[in-house]
Amino acid sequence: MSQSAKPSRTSTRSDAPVSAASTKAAAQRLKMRRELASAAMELFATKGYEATTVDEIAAAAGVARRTFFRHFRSKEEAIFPDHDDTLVRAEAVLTAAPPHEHPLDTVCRGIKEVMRMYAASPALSVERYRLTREVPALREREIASVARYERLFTRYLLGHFDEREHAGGSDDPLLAEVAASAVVTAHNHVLRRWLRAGGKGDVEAQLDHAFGIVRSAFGWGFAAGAPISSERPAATARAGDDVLVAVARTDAPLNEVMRTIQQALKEA
Amino acid sequence: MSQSAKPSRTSTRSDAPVSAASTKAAAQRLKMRRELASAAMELFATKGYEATTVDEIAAAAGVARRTFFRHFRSKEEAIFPDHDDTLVRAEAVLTAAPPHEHPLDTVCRGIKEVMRMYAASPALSVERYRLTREVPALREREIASVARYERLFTRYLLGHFDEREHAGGSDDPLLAEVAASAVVTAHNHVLRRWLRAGGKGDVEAQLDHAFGIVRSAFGWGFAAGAPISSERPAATARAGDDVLVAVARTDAPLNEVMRTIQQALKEA
DNA sequence: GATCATGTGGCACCCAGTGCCGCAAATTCC
DNA sequence: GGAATTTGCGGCACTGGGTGCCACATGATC
Repeated sequence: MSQSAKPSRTSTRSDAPVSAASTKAAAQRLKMRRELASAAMELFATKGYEATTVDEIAAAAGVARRTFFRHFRSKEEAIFPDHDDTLVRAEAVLTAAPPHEHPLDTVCRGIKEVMRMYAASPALSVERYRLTREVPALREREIASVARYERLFTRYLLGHFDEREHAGGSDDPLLAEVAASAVVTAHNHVLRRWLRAGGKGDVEAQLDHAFGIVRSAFGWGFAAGAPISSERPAATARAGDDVLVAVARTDAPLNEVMRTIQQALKEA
Repeated sequence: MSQSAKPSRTSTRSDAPVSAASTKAAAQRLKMRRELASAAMELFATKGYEATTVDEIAAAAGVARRTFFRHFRSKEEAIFPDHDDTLVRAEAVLTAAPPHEHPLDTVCRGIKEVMRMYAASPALSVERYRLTREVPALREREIASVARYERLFTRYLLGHFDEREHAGGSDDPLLAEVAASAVVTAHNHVLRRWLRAGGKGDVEAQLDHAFGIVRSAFGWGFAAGAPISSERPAATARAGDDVLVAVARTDAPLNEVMRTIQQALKEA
């Protein structure tokens, strides 16, 4: 009716994550959230995702249907309860990055937070993976979640390119987006392979290896240096254990190209 | 029609796309689909996506609510009515690719089908872009659509890598996925920039330019050659107009590295 | 002890999406 | 040409996700 007096009752899911994080109430809230997520996964695993209603989840957790939706924005969120927090943590990694670190390495560390989130509970992740493969809605949901990380990384790279090798070219936004997508794709690939294998093995090591592959197929072995220019017409970088990559302007003096390569080989 | 028994009343959205494609009935069906999509966009644009009910769309098109769902699987599909067809066309591009074409170039031509789909009606695409930016559900929907193209391309690349430069290394699946993602990301970037600019300008040219950028930042200038190995420890490729990229094993004889680079420079 | 905030249960409600039935027009078969 | 069959549509009824609102209980605050 009249919105005259009371904003008192208006806030749904107000500012739970912020402030007063260590209150007893917040702990209760977290516990309830875990309870619900656990009950949901249990039911999804046994009778399928679509065949499980929110009523049943709530009942299994001993609460009312309405309470479920106070803790999860949707039924889907109950199966991916950690993406929001992980996104925040990934962002924290970016903002706390040491100033000398290459942005692409920072981003790699950022996505590692996601990997760790999955690796923290392999059995759960594997079961969830099984569900996402056969329920289109969940698949799309996960794709959307991953896209959020990718956007975060793209923004970060875009804001940290100019300070370094890139001269702020008009193609920077494109490169930032492609680079972010490459990192995220490598992560997804390793993650899915690990999940298909049942969650066994050292994912983080596999992830680092994949980053190495991408780094060598991609061009950012040249990361630490300045751009190729008339003043610095040649540069080299390692791309894996056995391969050296050299980049040079075609008008570079040949002896300088040689010198650069020899220098790099000597350090090998 | 082989099956003697009758599933007569059971098929919803049965096999519309297949067979009998040029029937008068199929034309009617297509017309109705366009009618509904048009009515939907009209309403979405004027009163917003979420504020528009399927009832209203159907009423605006002069049909019943139930009919809407006979033509679209969901309310969201009415705003992206062409993705299904475009996916089929993109797949057709892949399967009809000339055998000598590099798979990555094929994939670039494949995603161009998507770009053309948007470019075919700029005003509509721009308006739809405006909606997708402010309605989360539509944004996720579009992301999911794009992911379908990416999966298609990944599969294609994976199946066409071994025949060429790659020796079927265990990292091929990763590289295929990253490459597909790079192409798709470049497409998305150019598309969004074009949409933000109001749909003015030659998108296809911009897309080709972006492919060039990705191609040079990425490594597939080495595409035409064989892999770096003990037998062929050094290789070069052009990366843009002024830059030459050389790759060599660290145990490569230095004179051979030199010879390879000199050869490439001579051809420049 | 009164006050206020917060979490919860319990409704009523909206709307997307589905199954089913009946009907009418179109198509096919005899 | 007329009967049988198919096909598309209207019109239900129903399920289930998600929201708004109110009442109530608990717990913290002054």
